Amino acid sequence: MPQSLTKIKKDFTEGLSQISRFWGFPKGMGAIFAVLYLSPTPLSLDEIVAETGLTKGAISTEIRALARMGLVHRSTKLGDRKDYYAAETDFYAAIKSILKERQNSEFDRAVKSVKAALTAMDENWVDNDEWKFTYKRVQALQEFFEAIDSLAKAVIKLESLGFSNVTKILGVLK
Amino acid sequence: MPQSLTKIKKDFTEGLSQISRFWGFPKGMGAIFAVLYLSPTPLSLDEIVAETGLTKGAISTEIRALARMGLVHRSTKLGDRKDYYAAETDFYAAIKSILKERQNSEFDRAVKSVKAALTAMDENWVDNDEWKFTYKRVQALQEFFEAIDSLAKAVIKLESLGFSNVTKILGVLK
DNA sequence: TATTACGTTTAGTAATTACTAAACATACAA
DNA sequence: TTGTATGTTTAGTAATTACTAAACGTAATA
Repeated sequence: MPQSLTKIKKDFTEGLSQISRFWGFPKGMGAIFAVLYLSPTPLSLDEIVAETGLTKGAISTEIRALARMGLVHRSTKLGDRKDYYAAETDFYAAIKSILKERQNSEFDRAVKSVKAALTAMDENWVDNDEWKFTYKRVQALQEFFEAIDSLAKAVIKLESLGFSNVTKILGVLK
Repeated sequence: MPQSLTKIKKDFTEGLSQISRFWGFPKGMGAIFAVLYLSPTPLSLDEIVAETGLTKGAISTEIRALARMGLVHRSTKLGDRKDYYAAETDFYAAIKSILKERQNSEFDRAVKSVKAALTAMDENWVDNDEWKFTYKRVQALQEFFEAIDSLAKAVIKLESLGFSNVTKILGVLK
């Protein structure tokens, strides 16, 4: 008694929804991606409504976020005014795209505020132990962020982040 | 007119709070870590209450999460029944610890559900195009997750993930 | 110009999450 | 044993976030 494709798709979609939530995105976002990812052809907004049960409004805003991250692509058909959406299937490309997006994010602003704390201290140095201690700690964190940042930038620069590169990294880490 | 240390600490704490939120943790968690990180000595619960303005209850639960991730350490003093908390200052160690924690998480369960979808399809194969298409897609995602997972595992295995290793990785990616 | 077929925005609601205040548990001290 | 100093749990509230329903804008078509 074979499990129906419908059931499998549903389970898969639920799985991605949870993964989405885990990363702090709405679970609906994961569901939208899953539906597109399992569709052989690009889907229109209304088709996504039908598949996910979400409303047009929600999908409209969330799919824009997905597009900004490079996880879905919007296309049109000649003589059809609907938009059609397809999932990005090259996940390595998606990672690059997400990392790029990250650069202008709230996160980066916060990271910069650590850097700012450091320069603020530089500019009006007070020579006591507490001051020195604080400085060192802030500096250490800043350096850590910088390391992470150069990693991210290195990944962005790769033309392709395929399995070969991942394998290389694994090799070095041995 | 030098910026006071208090002001700098406050800014720093706010920065970490935002970073914490960005990663889907409560902002209070970032604040707690920041306060501990900038303290030369371990702090008691009540001292953290004083510094952050949060209540004991909140701190109690959130600091447990931080400890589970290896971002703070609990200690005691002889003849003093308070607990004292200090921030982990080796961020690379913290990353390892967080990755380990992740292994048993909700995330991992979700990832496994993708693998499960795959085996479910294996076990009662239907030989038509839609089925094949779906199988391929699910399989591709599963392989991607596996690549990520081996990376994570490789990092966990390193005795130390210092700057040298990061530099090595950067070298390979050139 | 009016109508239709779409996507977007908006205002409000539901659901979730972070947090508080206070009761509780525990261990030590008197 | 009672009281006191601690950390934890719980029940409820505040704040945030995800989502809906419906109004809106716009461009193509009649």
